[in-house]
Amino acid sequence: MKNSEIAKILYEIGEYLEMQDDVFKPRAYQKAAGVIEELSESVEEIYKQGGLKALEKLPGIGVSIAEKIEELIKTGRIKYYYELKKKTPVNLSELSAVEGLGPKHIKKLYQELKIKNLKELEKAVKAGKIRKLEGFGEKSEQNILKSIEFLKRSSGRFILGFVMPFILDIEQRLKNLKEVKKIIIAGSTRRRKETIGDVDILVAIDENQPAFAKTSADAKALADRSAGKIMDFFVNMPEVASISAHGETKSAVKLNNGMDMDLRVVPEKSFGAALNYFTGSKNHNVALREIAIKKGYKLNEYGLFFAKGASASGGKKIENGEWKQIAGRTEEDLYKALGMDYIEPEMRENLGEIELALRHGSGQTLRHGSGQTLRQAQGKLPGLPKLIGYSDLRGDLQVQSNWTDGAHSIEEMAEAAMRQGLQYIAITDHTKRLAMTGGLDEKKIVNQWKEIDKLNLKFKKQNLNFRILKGTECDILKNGTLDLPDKILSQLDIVGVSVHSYFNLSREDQTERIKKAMVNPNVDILFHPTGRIIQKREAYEIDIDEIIKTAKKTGTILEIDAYPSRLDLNDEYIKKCVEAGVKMSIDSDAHSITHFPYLEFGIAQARRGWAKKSDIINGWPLEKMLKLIKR
DNA sequence: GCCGTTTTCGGCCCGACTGTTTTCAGTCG
Repeated sequence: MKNSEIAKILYEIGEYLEMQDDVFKPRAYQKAAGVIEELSESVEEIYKQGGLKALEKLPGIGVSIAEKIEELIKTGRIKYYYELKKKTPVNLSELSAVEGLGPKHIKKLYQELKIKNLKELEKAVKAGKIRKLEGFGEKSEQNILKSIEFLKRSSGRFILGFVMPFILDIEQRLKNLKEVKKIIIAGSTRRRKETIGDVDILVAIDENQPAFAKTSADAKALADRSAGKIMDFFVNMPEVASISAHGETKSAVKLNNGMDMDLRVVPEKSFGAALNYFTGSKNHNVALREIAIKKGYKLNEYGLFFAKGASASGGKKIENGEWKQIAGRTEEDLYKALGMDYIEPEMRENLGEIELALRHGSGQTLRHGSGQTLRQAQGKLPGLPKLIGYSDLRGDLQVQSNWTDGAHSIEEMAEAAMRQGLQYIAITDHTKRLAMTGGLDEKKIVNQWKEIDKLNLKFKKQNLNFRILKGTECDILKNGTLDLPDKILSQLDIVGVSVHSYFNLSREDQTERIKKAMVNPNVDILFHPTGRIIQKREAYEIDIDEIIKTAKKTGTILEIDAYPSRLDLNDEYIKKCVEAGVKMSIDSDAHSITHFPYLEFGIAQARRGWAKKSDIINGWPLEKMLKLIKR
């Protein structure tokens, strides 16, 4: 049973409990569900290895929830869940996807109108039945209808790399307003998640404006007015389809493309705290607030506060006390005041980064190859890793040209790569097995070398510090052999291999097939190792730990394919490679001169996987990079 | 239901906005 399936049931138990009056039980179930959802190890595996006791060691999971997980793994169901469901037998995930509809309203709708799913809800809305219920009105009826229509139309999440230009365009228009002092796109966009559900924009305004204000009350009035202007501009943008909130400090809209966008305006003195709050993740924020409480502070989006006249009282609530801001103008001062090192946004998932930040390490690297899990190793970890930077790449080791399915010539691709600031690329066209792309056979690839030699000579004469490497994206055939003979592969600078067929082999067969390719001494890199296409195709079944082990043993590089819908390896697997000391490359998989900027999203994914520059071979200059590969 | 650098009992993250209310519950992030 997958972690996500276990988490879903626990979430639903939480929602059912929310229909009752208890406030804290639901929170406990939701917390446990969240922990399981984010866990990289399989819960079922943890249970099989260590039983109930091992489950109870997970944060947020105690005796009672551990027993329920055990019941679920053993019998495939939880009795408690079915008892709750019997009381309110509705399609929870369907109904709670409707915006503005929470557990309390869902319960009411069932009790009064026997509404169990989206279809019945839509029917009741259209019949005008909802408005008569206590707690509902005409307005809520309209909102429900609108939300149902959007649900039907949109898939909900967006691939970050593809919507980024659109987001940056809106950011630029807001930035042009004179009332906007600072602006940052926060939320999952800033954490560079592979897909985003909505966009959180944060704006700082000048709370003083001394040139105009005579008193502080005047200053506030002025600030409020400038906030209002920004809000008015925001909700009136041409791409806004509907407005769900329009206040003084917060507005929220839905755009034509189905994307939700929130805008928050805060005074400059709170910008750091607000930025931290709206960057998330939620789990990271909750953990920070708990640390604040232990220190006798209060943390919210306006700052970190200390109760005047009170001693640090272990988180006791201060009644009618006066709170004094001690940090929050910047994120840096906020983390510092909490006794932590600054944490990069891409790491903020509460997956161990907080413990490292509290430890005040020297920034030294993780010890490699010890085979211990991160949690076991933490006692010895010096602190947060220094992540690879956004301008640290020197080369790109997967680029296709119009020799196969690329849109541009080798020369055009090289020129685009130079404009991207790179010093080398490998041309890695497909091989003959991929007939639809016009894959290269032994003859064609030898011809390609002549063109590459010619171009390299030309660049040299022009005194350009740039080199094109001879490469391939060689197909791994069903039985694990390769689509080009070794005598060709051995003459190439970079041999990448990848799977493009037989995606549905059994886990064992697929793993063996890929391992067989990796042990070939001519093979340097395994391209897009899991084969997933986000929102289109699941990864094929492989034993990733076995692949990583083989990579370690053979010195094979695992790729982080930066193409926005691939991002393969994903963040979780990158983290495993870092822990295992397996080297990776970040490649654009460019099929066009416009694709090189996608490298940014590969770097982002690497950072989410805690990778350092030293973990990524094409972070190095050409000569050193060539020494890092097998041959 | 979970948890513990005061605690095995008594807390539990926090604030904005909306809609339906006459002071607040529900929802969201």
